[in-house]
Amino acid sequence: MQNNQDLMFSKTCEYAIRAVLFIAQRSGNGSRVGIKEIAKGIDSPEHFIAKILQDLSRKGLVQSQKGPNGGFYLDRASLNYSLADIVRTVDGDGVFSGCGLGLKQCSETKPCPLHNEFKKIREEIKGLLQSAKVGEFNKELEKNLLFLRR
Amino acid sequence: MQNNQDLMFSKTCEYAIRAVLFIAQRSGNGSRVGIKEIAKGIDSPEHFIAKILQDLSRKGLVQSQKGPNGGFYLDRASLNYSLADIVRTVDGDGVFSGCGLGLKQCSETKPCPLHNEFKKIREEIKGLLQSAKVGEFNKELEKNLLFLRR
DNA sequence: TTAAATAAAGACAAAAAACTCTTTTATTAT
DNA sequence: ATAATAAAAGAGTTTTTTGTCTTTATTTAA
Repeated sequence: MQNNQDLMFSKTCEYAIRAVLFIAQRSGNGSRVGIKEIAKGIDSPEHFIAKILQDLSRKGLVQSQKGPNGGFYLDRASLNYSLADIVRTVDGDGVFSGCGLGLKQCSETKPCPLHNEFKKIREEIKGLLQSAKVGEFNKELEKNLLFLRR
Repeated sequence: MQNNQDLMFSKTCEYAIRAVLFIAQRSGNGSRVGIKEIAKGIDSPEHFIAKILQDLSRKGLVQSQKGPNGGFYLDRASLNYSLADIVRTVDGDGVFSGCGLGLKQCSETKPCPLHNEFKKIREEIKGLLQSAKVGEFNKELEKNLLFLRR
């Protein structure tokens, strides 16, 4: 018996972040990236990431276009979204506001044993993700200084 | 579509931590706490937390005794375990060492876009959990300054 | 030495998350 | 108009996590 808890995000959310960063780097000035290329590029199940992107597309975090030469891309607004926006969309805001021990009523007045310590950490995570903009990793990804495949 | 990702730990692990802290506070000098009392005390499903404690017991993180006046308790060694030990036992060490974007091969030489930021945060979490000993919350729990129920 | 109390074990069941397959709809180029 | 290309949608399946129920084994006290 041993759970397999990742750090922080659901698998879905990890794929979402990686996919969006991939699209940010590979699309631009009119060109788009197809779902197959994305799936390969971030090493994720094709139909699964397709679902995720459909959802992000409905919510305006990415743009898409059907038909020949279609695919996914990011408009000006989307490039300005932060990773925190993606996380919130996919996983909700548990990462930013949840109690570390899962207590619904955990608060300043009824703190769990880890309340204050986790508050600090949560704020760091939030700050980090809010300041990380979708478009800011392009150059390093291009130079192979950063990676999106496992 | 929206996942329901908690911060950091699996539910199982949250229950485990709460249960152990509860036992730490309620047992001692020969007295033990029964599974029913624990389940009520931390507001968790009785049979589920029973399973979890069986596992922790096999691994020596808690002690138990069958029969009348039996129940769970902590010996000297167990009181000295840290919350990090519980987390590692239940969830593995993904929280301490995993990549934030789920990349198996993420490392110093092949970093994901969040590698360095997350490394810092992971280390904080690790430090915090390693320095938090199982027995150190007793007084505050007793005074109702801390809570284990949702 | 028996009955009661308790944890341990085993076998399910339900819910959520992760993943797949097939069909439909929109777009473009010919 | 038509065929080709791509995303969108829908309807699954599988795996993992969470939770339940029943039976067994152990201990104690009367």
